[in-house]
Amino acid sequence: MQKIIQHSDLSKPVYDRLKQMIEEGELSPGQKLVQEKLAQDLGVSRTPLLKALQKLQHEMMVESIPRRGMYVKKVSLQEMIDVYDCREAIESIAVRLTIERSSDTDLEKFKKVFEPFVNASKINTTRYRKADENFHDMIIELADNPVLKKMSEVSNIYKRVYQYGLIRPPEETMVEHMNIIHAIVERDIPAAEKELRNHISLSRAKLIEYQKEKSTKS
Amino acid sequence: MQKIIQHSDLSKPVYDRLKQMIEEGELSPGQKLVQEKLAQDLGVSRTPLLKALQKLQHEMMVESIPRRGMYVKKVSLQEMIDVYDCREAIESIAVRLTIERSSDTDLEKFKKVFEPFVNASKINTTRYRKADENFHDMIIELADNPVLKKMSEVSNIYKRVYQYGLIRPPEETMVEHMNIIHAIVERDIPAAEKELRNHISLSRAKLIEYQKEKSTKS
DNA sequence: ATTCTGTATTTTGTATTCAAAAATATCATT
DNA sequence: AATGATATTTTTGAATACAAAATACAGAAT
Repeated sequence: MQKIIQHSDLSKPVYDRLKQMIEEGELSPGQKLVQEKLAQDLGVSRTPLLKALQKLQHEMMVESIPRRGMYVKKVSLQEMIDVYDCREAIESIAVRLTIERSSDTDLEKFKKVFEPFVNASKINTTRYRKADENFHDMIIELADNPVLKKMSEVSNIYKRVYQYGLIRPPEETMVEHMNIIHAIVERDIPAAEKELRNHISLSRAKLIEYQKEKSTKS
Repeated sequence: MQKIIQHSDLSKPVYDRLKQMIEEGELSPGQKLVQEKLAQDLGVSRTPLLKALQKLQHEMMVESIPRRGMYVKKVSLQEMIDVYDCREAIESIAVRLTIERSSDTDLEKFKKVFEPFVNASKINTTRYRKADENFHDMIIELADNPVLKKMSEVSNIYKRVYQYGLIRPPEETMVEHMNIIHAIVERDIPAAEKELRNHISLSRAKLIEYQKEKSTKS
């Protein structure tokens, strides 16, 4: 029996594809998205394309200037810092809810995420990046709060922080991740919150550092 | 000279009107939104209506079941509690940013919001509710963080908490508001954060109380 | 009377069409 | 050659058209 994938909503695969294209730089920041052309490229009409673009606009991946057009959002260093402020807020609550609401077996899953890197001599940054994303997504998911989930979708742009490369080397963040995970598994809410806030604010501090470098250089 | 309001985007006024209709109960929770009918009532075609509905969907004001239709979101007590968890996260960061980034004159504006109620013998709940909304919106606005602003739009549904009536009487929350404002004006970040967290978590606690009452009653 | 089934109607999701605005190209004038 | 006015093309935003799915309904079978 063949599994028939029904797309009751064409905008969904279009959305997924566009998101991928933006994340992978196939569509570059600032680029204008000409609707008719893009729709043709993706093999759909403008209607489902527009629906997908509106979702991306909501997630701050694209920008719309009325009567002008839609553009791939340029993410400035300042906005990246803004995202990190939000993530600290969102994820520190999320980790609390996660611990409160999850089973031991669910919490154990966190250990698995960074396992491939614990004894690795050389860490593959792409894989590590994915694990990092996965880790943060898990916290949001297990928090089991639909409003929080929606909010975190807004800061999806954070996934584009890597346009600046990894902010800090895995060797540095790995320890922090392990500390957070330890606190989660031990169900130590204050410790988990503290470690997570620390982790995020160290990255934010690094971004602020870059920002200062940039401004003094020019 | 007459002021001509240009709508370069028809979905904007449609969005505003729909939001109002939902907030004021003109469209009731769970109600199906038949597109053709609604579009006719609002005097537009389905295209701008759909755009507005999609925005409202992102803000969790309406729900979409593919191939079935759009419905006014029912907000359960649990979801209201979820919103309060998010608001505590969002607004405590927001108040920090507000203090960091605002001028004295901007901060002074907070005093004005609850001024009409300081010596009032009997507080008009509708007006107080508006002031409360206004107060929280101001914190988000002055925080001057576009990502945070977008996120707080998601929890717009919180404005519908009043479907359960005011959670706590003005006499109780008024003091808390004054404490927060005092800390803000004094630029005391830790105090402002603490007071705000306290204020929100007391309301959340009240909601949890209601939830327990409800479950024991049935 | 109640459940089942096939048909008609409604409604959604997508494509297409159309008008108006914006961008671009063309041409004249200096 | 540079500037500015005008015409042309492109593109957006809104309306409409259309196909497919969901729903409502009527009549048949139990």
